[in-house]
Amino acid sequence: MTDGKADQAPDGKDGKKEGGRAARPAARRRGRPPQPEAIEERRKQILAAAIEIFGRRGFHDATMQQISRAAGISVGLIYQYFRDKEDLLHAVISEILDSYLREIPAARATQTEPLERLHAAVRAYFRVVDEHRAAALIGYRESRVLPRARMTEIMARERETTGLIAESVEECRRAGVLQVADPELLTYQLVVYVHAWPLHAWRLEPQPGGEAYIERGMAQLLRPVQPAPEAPPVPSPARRNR
Amino acid sequence: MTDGKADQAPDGKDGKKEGGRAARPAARRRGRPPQPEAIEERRKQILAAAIEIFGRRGFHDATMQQISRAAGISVGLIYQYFRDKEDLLHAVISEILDSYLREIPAARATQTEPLERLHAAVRAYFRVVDEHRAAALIGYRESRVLPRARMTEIMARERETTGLIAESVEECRRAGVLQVADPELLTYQLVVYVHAWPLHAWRLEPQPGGEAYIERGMAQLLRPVQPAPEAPPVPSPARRNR
Amino acid sequence: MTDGKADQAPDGKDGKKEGGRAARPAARRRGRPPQPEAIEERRKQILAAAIEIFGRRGFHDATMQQISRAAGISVGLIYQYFRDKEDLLHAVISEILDSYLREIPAARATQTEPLERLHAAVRAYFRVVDEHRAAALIGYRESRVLPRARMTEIMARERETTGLIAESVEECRRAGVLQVADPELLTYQLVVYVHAWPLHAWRLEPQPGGEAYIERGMAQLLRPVQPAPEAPPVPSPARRNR
Amino acid sequence: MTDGKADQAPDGKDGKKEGGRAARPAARRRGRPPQPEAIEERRKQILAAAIEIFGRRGFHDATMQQISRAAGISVGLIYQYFRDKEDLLHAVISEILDSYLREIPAARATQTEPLERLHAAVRAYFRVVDEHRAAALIGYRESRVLPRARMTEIMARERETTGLIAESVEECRRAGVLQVADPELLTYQLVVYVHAWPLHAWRLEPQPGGEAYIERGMAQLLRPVQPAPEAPPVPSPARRNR
DNA sequence: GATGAATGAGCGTTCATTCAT
DNA sequence: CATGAATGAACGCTCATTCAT
Repeated sequence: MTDGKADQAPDGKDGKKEGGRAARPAARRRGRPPQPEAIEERRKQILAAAIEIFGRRGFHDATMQQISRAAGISVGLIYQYFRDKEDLLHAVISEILDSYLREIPAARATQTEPLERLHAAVRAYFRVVDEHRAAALIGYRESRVLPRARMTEIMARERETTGLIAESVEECRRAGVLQVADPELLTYQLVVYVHAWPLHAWRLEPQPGGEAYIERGMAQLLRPVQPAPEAPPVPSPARRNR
Repeated sequence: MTDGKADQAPDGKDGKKEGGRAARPAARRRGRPPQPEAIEERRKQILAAAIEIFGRRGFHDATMQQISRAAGISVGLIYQYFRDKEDLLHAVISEILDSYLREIPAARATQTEPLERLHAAVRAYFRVVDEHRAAALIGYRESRVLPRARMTEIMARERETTGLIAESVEECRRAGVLQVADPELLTYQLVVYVHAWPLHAWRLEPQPGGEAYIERGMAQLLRPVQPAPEAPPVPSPARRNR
Repeated sequence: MTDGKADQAPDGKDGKKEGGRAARPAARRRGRPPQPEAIEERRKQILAAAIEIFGRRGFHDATMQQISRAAGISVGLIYQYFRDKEDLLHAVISEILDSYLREIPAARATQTEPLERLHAAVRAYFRVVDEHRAAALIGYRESRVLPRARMTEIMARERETTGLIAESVEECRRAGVLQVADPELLTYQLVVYVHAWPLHAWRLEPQPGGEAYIERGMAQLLRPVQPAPEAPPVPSPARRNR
Repeated sequence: MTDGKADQAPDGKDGKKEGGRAARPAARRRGRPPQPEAIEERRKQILAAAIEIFGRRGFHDATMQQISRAAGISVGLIYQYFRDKEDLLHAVISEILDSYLREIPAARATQTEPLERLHAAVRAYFRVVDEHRAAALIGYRESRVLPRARMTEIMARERETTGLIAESVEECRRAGVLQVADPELLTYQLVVYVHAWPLHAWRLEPQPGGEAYIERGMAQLLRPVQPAPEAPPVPSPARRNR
């Protein structure tokens, strides 16, 4: 006997499946499902499993075997939809980026007041990150595994996303409901705050739920820059330098 | 500075290092006495190499072979100082946490004004993160590879670090130089902003150097919470903007 | 069950191991053998195993596992000496080509008479092919697996080998002991006849041993072109040639 | 003829190709009776594709997928006509052997002079090898993949083919137009020379076309054994029919 | 102490083969 | 009859870890 394959126990479970997504046993289908929409469904199915597993173990510790199991299919089938593991990673990141670009504009559209629109945008941003939790981090965490070309493309779309937030900030500024000295930085801080959620939120004492987390953060990040009724806003700390 | 990479220099100095470990069970006796300090130096040497390599390729892509090469020793020798690769990772993270706990108090001690002390603390924090760049991220990025017990210990020390910043914030609040409604959140945002440096800074347009990055961020994060109303703590009223 | 792989017992035996080469159990060595000559020995050991296995099952059916087993070492170790399976194939072919270039000149040097020298050269050529049996075919059989650059290099050395035979033929012609209208073709036929040994010899009825095979072939290939003592074997020498 | 590689064209030869498949459009009917001849046509279609692909990439590198694509059908269908890949290989070899046994006698029948008949036989042999190029080698190259029983059967038919050449040689001997000391060996050398074409011809300097290759070789292989004295040697291939 | 050759489990990936439709 | 999505065994290769020297 050569192998020693081991062959994995069904799953490692972990209790906190969190979203309950993934692992759907997948009707053990066989034969005819090539309907053009079925193929799209398969992709989604695999993608969901990949998001789940990548998110849970990280790109490197995730095995294709685990992903296929989570998707309820065989390993080989994954390779009919994705060139290789790296391609799958790229697809996962793309999927998340697509969510941003889909959800944020939709959320903004539900509001008319500039400040409301900004709030809606950030909340939508946050919701996507929260839904994909750890997976949303993959992009940065494992960025080095992607070839430069793909990285560049991803960063471009990431900037596009950021641009949506920036737009809302700018909208507020123009409307005079926000007195920002450095709009770009404010956008940046909002983005960073959102992304910090899965990574750093444990540091906050009254362990916040996502809802509370985002509201609390926005309140503090945006409040001071709102035209304080009477008092002049930022006094400018200026000089300060080493 | 903010440099990057390089600095292979073991580090050392301080002498006082590690009081506890000094117990040094002797052990391993054979002919050669353990040479107590030589042992400590080897550790440093390996740690430095590990920080370098982990930082550059990430935990998973780093091989023990690469680390040994970077340290100028053989693979086998690493295993005389660290149980396994994971143990080495833990040691790397510990090393960084030690730096925080060493550098931040030292920096605070150089100032007397509360606000100055806070600035100094954050700058010191930032400097450590910057120096270890990518390596500083390892902790979170690869956190899942560490067993829960170690994770808990690390988080505790991380909180200790955060506590140092929180203390300075509190100091400012008590001194009335900062009107924070939510001091804990402010601390959190400072911490997150610092850690975002190696991960998200590329999003900022005028690609900032480390120096500019931290000053710009602190200005915006701290400015609004300073008691602007009557006595502008900072003279120059200047709108300060781009 | 698909395979039928059989999965090999340490060896497939076959009875007619012929040369007894290969498979040497390899002292299960560990630790210090880095003497520069020892490394060369390892290479030889692996090469021998590869020749054996490639020869027996062909490049594609040979597994690295089988080769390592035949060499009495672990798979991993092979990769310390050869980049990958293809590199190993290239090394095997190179090894055989080197043998040609080493053995043929040596054999020619043992004789002084042109015809004797030619005989010696072909016999030496044959001996190398015979020793490596099937493996000698690998080059052509699996040529497509090698990148073009390597193929070109191999063909060049192959031509060099052929050149040695051609030289001997020419020598005979100049000495008047061989009346060849088309020396190049004669060389070609000798080469082809030698290489046909492992591939086609089964077609010959009185299943010939290698010794008999080569003598019989040379006799027929060379006899007619020798200046028949009194009566020129071929009447019209001239015409007919192209 | 004899061309070089390329020929991607689905198949080529025969002309009828393509149109044949069209014949049976209707179909899809359901109750369709097996159509005995249609079945045979499918086999041919698959066989042609297999020869093409096996010839181009070799048995191991050829995938069933590629073959099905080349045949313009689905993978599954191949398995309705051939048990497995190995069975397909066997069929391909059989097909070639059948060609030998069909073409050689036909060619001999076009001539009456013994020497002419031998020439015609070898040329026909060569033509089949040339047409199937690489594929003709498969038998030997991949012989090891076939179970012993099948190998034996193939070798028997191969010998039958060789027997046809041997017969012609014998014919010549009996007719006194060839003075062969070792007729079997001469036959063998002719066979080997023919098979060397796709494998070794690159060694010949004025890279010969197939036509030149075979004539040149036969001239040298047969000339010396012809009773030079009175009878004009080689009947001159010139006329060359077909 | 130090070395680095040696090991082998485990992963990504391919592809012959099956079978529901 | 035909399809091609689905399967999963098996292979090439890597790399953490060991241990004779």
